[in-house]
Amino acid sequence: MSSNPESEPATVKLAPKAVVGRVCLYLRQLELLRSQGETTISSAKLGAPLLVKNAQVRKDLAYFGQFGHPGIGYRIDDLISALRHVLGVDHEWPLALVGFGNLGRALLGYRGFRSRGFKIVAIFDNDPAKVGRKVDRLTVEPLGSLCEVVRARQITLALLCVPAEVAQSVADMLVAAGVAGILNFAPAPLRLPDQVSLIGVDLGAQLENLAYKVEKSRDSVRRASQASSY
Amino acid sequence: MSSNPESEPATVKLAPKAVVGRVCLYLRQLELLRSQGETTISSAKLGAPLLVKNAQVRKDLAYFGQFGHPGIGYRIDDLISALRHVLGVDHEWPLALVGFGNLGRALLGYRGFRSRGFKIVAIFDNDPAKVGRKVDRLTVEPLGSLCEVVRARQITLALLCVPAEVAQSVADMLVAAGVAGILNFAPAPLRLPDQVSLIGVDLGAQLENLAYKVEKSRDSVRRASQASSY
DNA sequence: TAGATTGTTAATCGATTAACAATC
DNA sequence: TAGATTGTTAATCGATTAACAATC
Repeated sequence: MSSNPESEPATVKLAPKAVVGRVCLYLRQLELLRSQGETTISSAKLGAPLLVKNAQVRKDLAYFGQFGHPGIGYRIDDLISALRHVLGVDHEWPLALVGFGNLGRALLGYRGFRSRGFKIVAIFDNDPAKVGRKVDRLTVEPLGSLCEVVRARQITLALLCVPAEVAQSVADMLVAAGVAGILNFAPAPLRLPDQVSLIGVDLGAQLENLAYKVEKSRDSVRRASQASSY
Repeated sequence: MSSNPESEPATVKLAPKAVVGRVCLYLRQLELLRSQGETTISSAKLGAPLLVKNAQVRKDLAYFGQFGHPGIGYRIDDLISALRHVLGVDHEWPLALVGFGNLGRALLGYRGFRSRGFKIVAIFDNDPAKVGRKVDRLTVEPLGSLCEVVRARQITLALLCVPAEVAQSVADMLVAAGVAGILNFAPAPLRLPDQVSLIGVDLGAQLENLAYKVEKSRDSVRRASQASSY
């Protein structure tokens, strides 16, 4: 029985997805600025290269606390530390890579993960031709070992890059093994229990989005030239 | 000089990004339903597996026209054709793959692209060890040939998977060559002219988003158990 | 002090949801 | 006809922007 005075949900109010997405970008930009020797930055200058307005930068940051100094701006070192903590990237995350096809191999070599504390510590695949192969100090293991290995290595996050047809069943195995979050690259909608976090990365859908934008901007050019030929 | 009566912008009103994103998902779901032998579907049943409410499905579709039949629902065949046209995936799109590292190789083999009419027709890389290699009926070409090849093969879209440091300069080359859209996998914010469409896919940022969700849901569990132990 | 810049409030804008007459 | 379901309107909800007192 909960002792909450009102029937308040147990979930902490998550910052809106859009805010978190932008904060990731700010963090990257701040690291770039620091590498260039800057020590402080204003909301306007931080947002400009990302096409984000100064008021929005301040509001996004204010969501998580007071980090700025009126008249000065933000101290870059302090803000980086604070945002890393907020995003949960101030410590290492052990990852499982599930599905060792082309995409899996690419993710294994992706530098953007390592630099954020994400470390692949296990690779799984069911193809007998792949199981047992050694890559990067790791050995490809069969899905049968998934549950055991995930627990032993305290893996909390998984990169799911298996074919769409088996995505749901493999995701169910990951959930049963106790992972806390899944980054799904398979173009299939997954159903997971509420306590497991899920983000889908659908590359085909991204490309469709791009095609739509291009198609539309062509339409507008067409329309504009018609209009001007009256 | 424009003949527009008022100083209306020439750009056609784009459907909100969120709408287009969902429509891509509807299309995929519809194709799945068709493959299962269904012929009509209601907004409620179409949205359910995607966790989208019936009213939202109808509103999203209504953005592009009237496709439904009161009392019946939507005819799947007709709706698929209509949405393909709307999204611009009712014809083939020739693509350039720029940067042939791990990620580039994975994208080359990605089946989700081909099935949507996206066809990689050129591969570029500046590494002398890669230039000249033959893969999948294509030859890896140097960036120096980019402009010429893009024009000759009428390439409109590019997959940019080069290192972040050179992403902007390679993007500038693509723009100069006349591509209409870029799907950027490099973790760097790009500046492009307005008439070129851009979508960024930042895998590191996605994983950060996931880490944040996990971190937050842990907090809420922690808080809930504290609350219940009073 | 004067200039710069914050955090926050109020105003605007846009997106989602509920409700319902119209239709098959 | 009765039941199902649409497209659309009005109500709600949430996110962005502008403005400004407070602060260095």
